[in-house]
Amino acid sequence: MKPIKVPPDLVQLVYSAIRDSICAGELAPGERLNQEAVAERLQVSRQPIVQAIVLLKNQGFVKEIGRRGVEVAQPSAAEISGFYAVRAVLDGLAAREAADHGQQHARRQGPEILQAGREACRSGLFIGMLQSDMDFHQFIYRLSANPVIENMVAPHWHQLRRVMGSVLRSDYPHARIWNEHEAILSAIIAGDAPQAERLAREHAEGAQTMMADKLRCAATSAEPKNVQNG
Amino acid sequence: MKPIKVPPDLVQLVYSAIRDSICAGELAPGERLNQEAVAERLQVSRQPIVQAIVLLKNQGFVKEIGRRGVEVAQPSAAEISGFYAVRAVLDGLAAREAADHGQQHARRQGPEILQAGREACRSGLFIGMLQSDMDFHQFIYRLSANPVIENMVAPHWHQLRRVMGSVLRSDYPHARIWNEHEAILSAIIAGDAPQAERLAREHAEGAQTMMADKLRCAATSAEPKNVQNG
DNA sequence: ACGCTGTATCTTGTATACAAAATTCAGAAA
DNA sequence: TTTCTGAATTTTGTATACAAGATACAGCGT
Repeated sequence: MKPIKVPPDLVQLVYSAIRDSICAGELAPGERLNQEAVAERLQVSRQPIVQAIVLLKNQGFVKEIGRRGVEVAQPSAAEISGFYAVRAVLDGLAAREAADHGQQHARRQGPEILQAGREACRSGLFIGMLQSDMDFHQFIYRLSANPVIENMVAPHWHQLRRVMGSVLRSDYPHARIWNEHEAILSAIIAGDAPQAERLAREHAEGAQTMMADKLRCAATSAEPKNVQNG
Repeated sequence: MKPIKVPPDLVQLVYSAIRDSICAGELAPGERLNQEAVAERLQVSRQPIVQAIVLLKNQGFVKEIGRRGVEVAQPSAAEISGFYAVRAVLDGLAAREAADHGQQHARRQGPEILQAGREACRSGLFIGMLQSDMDFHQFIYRLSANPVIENMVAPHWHQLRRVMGSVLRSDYPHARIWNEHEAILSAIIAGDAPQAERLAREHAEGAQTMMADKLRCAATSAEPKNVQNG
């Protein structure tokens, strides 16, 4: 018999709930997070909320405002750009390591993920496209057999999900994205580590460029409201 | 007038205290962390301890053991290697961005840091060498103007400090290290981004290789005790 | 003596309590 | 009417309380 999995504790559940609310835009940037109110909504005491907030603060989803608790953070343009830059090199690393010693798994399970991605794009549901995009990259992280990469980028994917959801819901270039995914997977299966790294990195840098364009465009067309930190 | 800095709260102090105890080896891997005992030692209630533990768990310094709280984690060889691999690409990124738009600051403040490092090595105190090593790399992170990099690697530096302290206290190749640091700084000052990236990356990869050798050597010569997770 | 079982003790996770700091707002003064 | 002041109310950070699960151990049977 295997040790049974303990059900995730309240702190974890509260953390996910708040984080997802932020990423879904239900909690707007700049909005103050009232512990009692959250506790009320989630039907738990303030204790797990406080603990979850420690994590959310550490990962940049909320930020302190003096001695008045925390508010939902607004990632600055520099931070968003920074996320992508970091993701680019880490995705590159993951792809390289995957090509070095994950070829078998890549060949067996990769095509299925590609197909699911293309399906999701045909379905036209943005949320589904984003999910399969994340699935693909998580798959590469797993292939890399480097346990550190996924842990490091996981929170950032949520941040990106948040930003992408609000910025490029309209024109998400799925065709290009999944062609690039396919190329990355091919390089991994072929065991061509330098090529896999280069492609994965350029893939993320492409996303970075597109996001930067979008943001610049949005910034010039309309000043955002409710923003304390530019 | 500027907003005055609020003194760091108990959670932060407790977090640092426990983390430093772990990195200094006062708390051995596998040792169970008793909340009440820690609270007693630090003269606070259990509450800040619990919150600090959430963070420590998230950053891999401690790990859960079923429903019996947490124990000090033992980074596996794969994780240690993973730290270095991640650091290599992130250091590369930081150096590249620093060369792109941090030349002025690098020229002004860099030499001082190099000198301090050489001094520390002459003094022969291991702790000082390690500190100035960390200082140099933090300097590069700051130069990069990418706020994400430093946040991401900060916990890892503590992990590395821990590992390095226990593994290569004896022969720390300071001469080579600071020559490489100097070369990296030169490339940044010259604004040669690709070169800066390559050098920084190779610098970290060199450290990774050395660490891997040491670990393999240590593993064959003597089985470690007190280790639950290999 | 050895192993099993049930109970006492300890430890954790969560809830509640409380004091200090921040915010709000009514009322006084200009 | 507007602005300032200070007391009432919120809200937070930390401490204490409590219930459920984990550990230790004594007492029983073999």
